[in-house]
Amino acid sequence: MSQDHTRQADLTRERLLDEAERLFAERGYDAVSLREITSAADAHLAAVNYHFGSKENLYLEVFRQRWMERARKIQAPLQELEKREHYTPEEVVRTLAKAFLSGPLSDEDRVRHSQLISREMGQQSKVFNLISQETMAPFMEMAIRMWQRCLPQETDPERLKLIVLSIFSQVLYFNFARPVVTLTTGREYDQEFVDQLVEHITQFALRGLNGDKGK
Amino acid sequence: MSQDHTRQADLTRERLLDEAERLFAERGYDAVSLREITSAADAHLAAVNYHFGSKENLYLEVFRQRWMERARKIQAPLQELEKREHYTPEEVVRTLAKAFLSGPLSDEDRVRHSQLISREMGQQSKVFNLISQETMAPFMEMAIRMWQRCLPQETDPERLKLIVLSIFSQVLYFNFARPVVTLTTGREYDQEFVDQLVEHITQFALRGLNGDKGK
DNA sequence: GTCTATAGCAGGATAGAC
DNA sequence: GTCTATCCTGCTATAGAC
Repeated sequence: MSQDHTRQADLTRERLLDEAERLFAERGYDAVSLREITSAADAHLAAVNYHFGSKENLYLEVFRQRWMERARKIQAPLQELEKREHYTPEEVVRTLAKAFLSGPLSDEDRVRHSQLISREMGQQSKVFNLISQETMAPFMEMAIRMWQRCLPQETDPERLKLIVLSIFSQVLYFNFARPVVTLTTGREYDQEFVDQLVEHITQFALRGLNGDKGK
Repeated sequence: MSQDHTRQADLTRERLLDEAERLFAERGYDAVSLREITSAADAHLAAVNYHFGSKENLYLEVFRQRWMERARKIQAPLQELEKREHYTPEEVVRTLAKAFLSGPLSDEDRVRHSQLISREMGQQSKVFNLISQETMAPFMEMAIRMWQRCLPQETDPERLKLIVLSIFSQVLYFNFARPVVTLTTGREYDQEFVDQLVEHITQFALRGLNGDKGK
């Protein structure tokens, strides 16, 4: 009996997280009210304070329990690749681009993921500190480590860092600034276009990586 | 006498625009109250409604009278270049990167410019429609036109569009996601680092542009 | 024209009924 | 444990005093 209650409470908690995430992603923290979230989640107004203590903490939990979980899914393909004995720089770049643009997430999740993080990247905040330490920094280190292992010659780590940032900027932008991309190219985000984007970013970055071959 | 009043009113109007822009850029539309804006601008609470009619319209005017003006300044170097009889793809890319990252604006203005637009690029809004029609689309067309004129061979306009978007994503990101960049590279945004960024983006994009030479 | 004072409402949080 | 009813603060917008 008390188990049923617990289960019910857990479900409400999950629905609150889902709806909060969707609304925060679409319109940002301040534009969304608790009344909106609770009624979307079919819960009573006090539910947020009951389950999460405060609006701010609900926001933090959205990142801790939804965003970071998805970040792990995005990183998984690259971790798999790292376990292999051999891989090429091209495989690293393509795996990275693919993971963000057509990877394991649903399209909705992908957009939400980008929207949430791009709202936080502008200045240091609680969420920013959490994410950058636990997710972004390790991921960047992994990418750099992998290239250093498979690039034909020793490459300046400073340069590799800038290249990783450039790649990140592109995957973020192509996910998040879809209105601009659609307006410029006249293309919708169907499978064909996303594949083209992955290929574009891959080739673009790969040339950047190999660029100093001749020097 | 009435001229003095007019001048005084104009000054208040300008101060309101300045402070509103700063605050909107830092924290977004919904997080900023009219009380905050008017007291920062040393005006009375009713001043916003008197001068601009509503908070929303003040926001729109920030874009119309501040953001777009700066966008013109950023575009100027590229327009100058276009008037010349000859220029190289490298000059186009470097001028573009420089205009955004170390161009005619002050550093503060540059950050504000990126923060304001990145808050609007996620979804279609009044501001987005204004900006994309009046500023972004013409600028993109100019860049593509210039490359098509100076690149050694005819290049697929579809590909050029993606390249412009990739360059935009990087200049936006390196201006706007400074916390991430600083955390990753350990570098502050001093003159030396900004010059390095311009060079990085230039080389990166140039290789992307020339990439299909051999094909 | 300028600004004070306030209307009218929506926000987050919580006390206390069930 | 759950949720209603309510508190109080802070919001935008405006009427009307000067």
